[in-house]
Amino acid sequence: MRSRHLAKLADIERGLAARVAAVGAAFGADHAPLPPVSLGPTRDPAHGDYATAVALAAAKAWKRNPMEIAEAIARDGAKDLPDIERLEPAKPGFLNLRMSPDYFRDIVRDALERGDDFGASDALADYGPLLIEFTSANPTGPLNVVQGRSGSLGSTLVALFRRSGTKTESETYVNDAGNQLDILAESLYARYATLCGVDTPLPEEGYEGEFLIDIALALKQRDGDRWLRANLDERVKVLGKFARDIIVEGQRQDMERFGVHFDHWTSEAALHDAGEIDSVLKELTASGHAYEKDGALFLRTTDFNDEKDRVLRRSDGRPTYLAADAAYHRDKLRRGNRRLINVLGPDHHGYIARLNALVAALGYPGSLEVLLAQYVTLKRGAEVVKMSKRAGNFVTLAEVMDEVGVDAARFFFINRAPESHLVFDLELALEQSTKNPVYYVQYGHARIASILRKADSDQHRSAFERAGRGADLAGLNHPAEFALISRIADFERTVVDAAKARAPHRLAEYARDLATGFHAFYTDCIVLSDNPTTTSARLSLCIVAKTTIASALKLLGVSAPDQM
RNA sequence: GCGCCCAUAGCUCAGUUGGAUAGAGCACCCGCCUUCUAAGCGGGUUGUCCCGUGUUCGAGUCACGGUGGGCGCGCCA
Repeated sequence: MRSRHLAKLADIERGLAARVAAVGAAFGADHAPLPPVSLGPTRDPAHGDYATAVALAAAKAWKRNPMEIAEAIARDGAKDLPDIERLEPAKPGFLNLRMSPDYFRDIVRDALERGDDFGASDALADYGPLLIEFTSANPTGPLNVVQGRSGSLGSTLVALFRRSGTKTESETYVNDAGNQLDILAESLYARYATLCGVDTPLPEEGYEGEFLIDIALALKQRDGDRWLRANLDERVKVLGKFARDIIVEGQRQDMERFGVHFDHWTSEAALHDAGEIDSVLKELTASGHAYEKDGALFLRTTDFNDEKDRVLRRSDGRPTYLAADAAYHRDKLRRGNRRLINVLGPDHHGYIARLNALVAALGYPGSLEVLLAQYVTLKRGAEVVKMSKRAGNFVTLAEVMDEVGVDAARFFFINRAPESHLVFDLELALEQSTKNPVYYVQYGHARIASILRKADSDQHRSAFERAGRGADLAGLNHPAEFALISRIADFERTVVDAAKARAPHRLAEYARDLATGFHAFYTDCIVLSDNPTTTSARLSLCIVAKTTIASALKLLGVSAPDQM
């Protein structure tokens, strides 16, 4: 199950590999290793459609002139190599391939036949089951922009793996245990008590965000002023849970609106309640990876390349965050996931070594991979927006969605490599919204939709109907048509490569490139004309271009409108 | 002090794991709408790829040493 032309390319690679072997033997270099032949797209169309540097690689191993090798490989030209129009050596030792028109036409046929499935493959089917955890948050306020970034990153990664055949699930972890939740409860209490007429200052390190006032109002409405008289323990417990539930629900709604859906929401508190923490600490002690010292329980992470051992249970008996993570990661692995990917915030990179050591100690070495979603600097024009969650003056993901829209926000976040810092200028995103790259891609889709609407008329209906079957693909001859097809052909490879490299931004780049191909085709080639064969052929191309743009946008979590 | 990330055009950023004259968008200049959406297309201008050394046929990419910026180094999460 993959694009037909990729199978053809693999055949060509095998054919070329045989020639490489023959040339190697002729050069008396058959004892030296044969370099693998891998065809890649050319940067410059003047070089052809695909190229390989195999002769350059062979030159190294064989100690021969690379150009001499390339010429020997290309001596018989395209003989016995299907779909190739021209095979020629070039400058330092490249082999350039020019594909035949039928090769491109067949890509359109393949895409027509596969419909929405075009670009899907089982290339990474052996990779799973895979669980990707991202945007795990403290339930202490609305989601911020970094969480938006990790949300778009994680969800697109999930989509890319699924499209590549990997069994993949998405998950987020709610840090609803520990003292930040206690601080949240007491912050809520201060707001609540003040509303009830008893002026109460926020606690030290309390959360100043206005969202807590709304929650306090809801609490007062439900329970009146009874919590003014409750004892501290019960108050913290009940108010903490009250705030937690509302905030988590708000985060869930933000994520859904942002096009991010989690298959699992795992609660840290639930792991505590189920006794999972005690259980995992026992397991780690029994396996010899944890030991007592100074009244505390340590995990011997230094056995697995950490710089020092880490505390699991404090000397006062309370478990650390790492202990909860031990229970949590054991749970994720016991569910049958062979690989785990965690997308963490940028301030957590000091935690990576310890997490890797942890899963190794649990008996699953190498099963975890941690990705970092880097910082987002928010700007309004030249001014940098300073943000602090405690101070409550941060810009939320919801506000960004309100301001620039879901599509623009998602595209903007995904448009850059995860590990590079991102500057998000809200003013620019607003002022230049019509020049935002996301509109450029969507506009391409809308233009095609418009053509297809017009094609469904008395004048063109028969051509439209033939186009759906790919009846007139021989009518494709224009360079702009082949250039567009060539980009469509790259879809599956781009998806697989982006998943392998954990680089969803490549898909955004691809979508822009694909749209460029269409816009150029649109300018050069009139689709609906009085020539029924050309009309039908170009409509076929429009249909697959539209499907491909829509598929790419869907993977990015961006809508593909039929009208703009 | 130790560790991780980053440094590419005026700005924001790509650069597909070492390949052909280093690319895109924005900005700026010049052209293109009597036929399917001009939110578009074509052309032009812009580089000490932070610096240095090394590895080799070949380095923005790899190694080592620096410089500058961000972050982390807790019995916090």
